[in-house]
Amino acid sequence: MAIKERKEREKADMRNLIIDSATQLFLKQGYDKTSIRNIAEDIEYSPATIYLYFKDKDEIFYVIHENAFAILDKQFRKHDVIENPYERLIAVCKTYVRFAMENPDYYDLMFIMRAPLSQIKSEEKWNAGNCAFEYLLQTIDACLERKLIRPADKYVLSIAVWSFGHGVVSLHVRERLCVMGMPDDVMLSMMESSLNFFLASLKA
Amino acid sequence: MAIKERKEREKADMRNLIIDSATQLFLKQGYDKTSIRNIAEDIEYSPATIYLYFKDKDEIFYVIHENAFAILDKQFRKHDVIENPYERLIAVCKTYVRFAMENPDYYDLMFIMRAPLSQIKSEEKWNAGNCAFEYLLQTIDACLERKLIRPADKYVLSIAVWSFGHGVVSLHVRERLCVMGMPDDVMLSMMESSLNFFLASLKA
DNA sequence: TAAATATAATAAACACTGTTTAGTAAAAGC
DNA sequence: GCTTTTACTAAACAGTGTTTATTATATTTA
Repeated sequence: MAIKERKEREKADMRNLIIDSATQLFLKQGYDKTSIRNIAEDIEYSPATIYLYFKDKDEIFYVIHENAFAILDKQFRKHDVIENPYERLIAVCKTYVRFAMENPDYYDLMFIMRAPLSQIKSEEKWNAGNCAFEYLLQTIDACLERKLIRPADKYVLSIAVWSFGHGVVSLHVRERLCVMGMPDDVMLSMMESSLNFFLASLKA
Repeated sequence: MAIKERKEREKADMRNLIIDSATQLFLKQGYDKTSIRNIAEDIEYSPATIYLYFKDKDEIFYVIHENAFAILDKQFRKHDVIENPYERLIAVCKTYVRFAMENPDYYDLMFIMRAPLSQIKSEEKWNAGNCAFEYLLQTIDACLERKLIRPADKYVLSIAVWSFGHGVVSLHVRERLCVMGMPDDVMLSMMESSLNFFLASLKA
C-alpha cells in the first residue's frame, strides 16, 4: 500500500518544514525569540500542530543542533587530505574556531546552550559530539604515533585542545572577552595569537 | 534630617532582602525557576514591589553576579602570600577551577549566562571581570619578569590561561564533557591532568 | 493639630511563553 | 455508504517579566 509511504513522506516533509522555519528564525532572531507560536505562524499552521511532529521545543533544537554538527563535520573531513597529522591538527583547530566565529548561534546551541541536553540524555549518548571529538582524538593519536607532539595521554591531550578552543571561542560568544578597552580587531588578533601560542606549545 | 537617612537604610535593607532571597532561590533551584513572583512570595511582598528596588530581573542577577565575583576575588587574594609568581599562577588556576566546580551556578552566572550582560553594557565596562583578569595579568607579568614562563605577550598569555581554564570548566558546567562513556571520577581526573599538562607547558 | 503632599505597596492587567485537551473536519479502509 | 482513523486547531492552563492605576500610609507644610 503506497498510501502509507506517501504519509510517511508527508510526515518527514512537515518535520523539515518546521525545522527549516525554526532554523531560519533562530539564526535571524536568536533562541529566545524563536517561539513555537512564531514558528507556527511562519509555516501557517496552528501551534498545536507542531506538537504532532515534535515532543517539545527542545527536540526541535536538538535536531537543529545535529544539523549544525553535520556542517562542522563536513568542514573537518576536508582536512582528511592533509597528510601530516600535526598540520591536520592545526587545520582542525582553526576550522573549529572559524566555525564558531562565523556561526556563533550554531556554536552556542552545540556547545553552550542547555536546550539540546534533555534529548542527548534521553538518547543515552551525545552522538554528534562524540563524532566530532573522535575526529580530534584520531588526529591527536596520529600526531603521537609520529612523535610530532609532546607525549601525553591522548584523551588528556584531546580534552586540553578542545578546552582551549572552546575556552577562547565561548568567552567571545558570551561576550566575556571585552575586559580592558581593547578594540574588536585587536581582541580578535589576540585570540588568534593565543591559539597559535598554545598549538606551538604542543609541538614535540 | 535623620528621616532621609533611615529611608535610605530601609531602601538598602529591602534591596538586600531581595538579593538574599534571589540568591538563595537561584542556588537552590537554578535561574529559570527563580522568578520575580517566587522571590516576591518568599519575601512576602507583591511582585510589583521588586520593581521599586530593581529596574528588571537582569539587574538582580547582575548584583548576584557581582557578589559571586567578590567571593572569587577573596579566594584569589589568599595567594598573595605565595612569593614565587609561577607557583602563584598555578594556585590561581587551581582556585579558579575549584571555584567553578564547587559553585557551578555562580560560575555560570559570572562567565556563561547572558543575564548580567545588559547591565555590564550599560555600565560601560565589566568591573568585576576586569578585577579578576587584572589579578591573572599581574601574576603572569611577574612570571615573565622572572623568566619563569616561556616569553610571550602578557595579554596573549593571560587570554590563553583564562581560555584554557574557562574551557575545561565550562564544558563541564554545560555538560559537554560526557563524550565517551567515562565515569565521572575518571573525567574529573582527566580534566585535572589536562590542566596540569597545560600549566607545565607554560614553564620556561 | 488638620490638611496637603509625597512615598510605599499592591491588585490587576498586558503581552508573552511552552504545552495540553477536547472537538472538528477530511481522508482511508471496509 | 458507513465507520474508523488521521490531521488539524481553538481554547484553555499555568506559567513568565513587566506596567499601570489605585490605595493606604507616612511625612511635610500651613
